[in-house]
Amino acid sequence: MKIAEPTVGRLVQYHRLLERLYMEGQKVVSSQEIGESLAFKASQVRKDLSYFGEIGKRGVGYHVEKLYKHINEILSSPRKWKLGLIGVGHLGSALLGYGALRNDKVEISALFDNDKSKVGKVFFGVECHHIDDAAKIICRDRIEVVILAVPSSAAQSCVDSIVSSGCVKGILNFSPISIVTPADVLVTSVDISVELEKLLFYLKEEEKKK
Amino acid sequence: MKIAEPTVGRLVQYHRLLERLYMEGQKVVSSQEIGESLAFKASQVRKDLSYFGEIGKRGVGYHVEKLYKHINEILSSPRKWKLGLIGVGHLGSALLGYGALRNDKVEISALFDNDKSKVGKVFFGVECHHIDDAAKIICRDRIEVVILAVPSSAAQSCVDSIVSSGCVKGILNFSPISIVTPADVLVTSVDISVELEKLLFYLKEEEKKK
DNA sequence: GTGTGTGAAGTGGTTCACAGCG
DNA sequence: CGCTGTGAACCACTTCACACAC
Repeated sequence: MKIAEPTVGRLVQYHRLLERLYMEGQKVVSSQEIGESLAFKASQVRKDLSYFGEIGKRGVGYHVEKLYKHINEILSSPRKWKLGLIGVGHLGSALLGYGALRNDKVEISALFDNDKSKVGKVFFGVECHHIDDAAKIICRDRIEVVILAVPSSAAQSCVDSIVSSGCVKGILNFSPISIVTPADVLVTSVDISVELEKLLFYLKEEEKKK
Repeated sequence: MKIAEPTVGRLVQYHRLLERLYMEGQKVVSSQEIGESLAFKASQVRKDLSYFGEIGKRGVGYHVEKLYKHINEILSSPRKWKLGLIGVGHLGSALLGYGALRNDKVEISALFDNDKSKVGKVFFGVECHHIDDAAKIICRDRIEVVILAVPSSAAQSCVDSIVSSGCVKGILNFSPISIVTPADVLVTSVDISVELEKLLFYLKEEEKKK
């Protein structure tokens, strides 16, 4: 069955919450309680969880450990994904140092940058290569996922060269531009300036109301 | 009229594209062409643009300069927003150095961190204060928008203290946790690890298909 | 009684299809 | 004739409401 994107996003959040509840020793949790913690409707939580079979107990709630492990299974990876990070500037190094990538599902195997002063250096234990060698190294090291943190002017040409390697299956794009890829390469984009602009737009709208 | 969130996001992207086309000297553009550049359907582009009156010419397309200035107007701010950034770690400093905040709609006025070794120092021309002084300084400097780039364990208490100042109208949250705020404080969240997990989930699904 | 699971209804956003204007 | 503007159809996701299991 196809699981909708918003549902997957919420599953990740349930997973996080349950991990915490589990650590705290809580045994049982209701859809109501999950909803309040994460600002979702209880009915939404139940619907999301029901996609994967009857996991809760009527009149009781969900068993924290069981549900945690269940969602863990749903989100689990067949193996550790090898990641490449292109662009070791401010944002790229932030991502490197950031918790999001210190995760047992992924492993950063290589860095790439066009700045020759960075090439050959090691950042957070990972070596930086020149961007021109990206396709070659991605193939050699069996890298399947690429995080793109380069300026918009460089984004598309980076994409073209790594896609040409034929090894890349997914791209997490942080460049403020929409990139084009063959249909078999999945792309998720995080556009920070769009998010900021959206917030500012609605702030302005709020102000106009008054 | 209420403009839907996805529409606002696309407007920001139209704006960027038109700026480029305008610089390049292109005079006219069709919904078709905009759609191809940004990977949206032409009908979607036309619907989005039609919310703001008849701005295109039938049989011709949209006048680049006119449309650019029109969208500029829609997205314009009543004034420069003053921003505070909480959390001058990897991600926070990346955001500081990053282009998204070098924008004539916003101005970073203050930084906050709980690390005493950072307090009193200046980063990218902006002084860092202790987080405990945040509410006070936010009021004093009339800061209305706060960017939150702290670990999830600290997020909610930061939110509570800055919201208590009564001056904050919007929060751009980068912490991997959902925060609760009074209804009159707008929140936009960018959850990098959720985005990564979503990508990995769909990569796994793709693999299962084969 | 309590809280889940779920069909059905509702809501919001996208896409179609074509009338209408340049 | 070409491309926009737009009501209507469509689709996807959310919420409701209640039967059902504990």
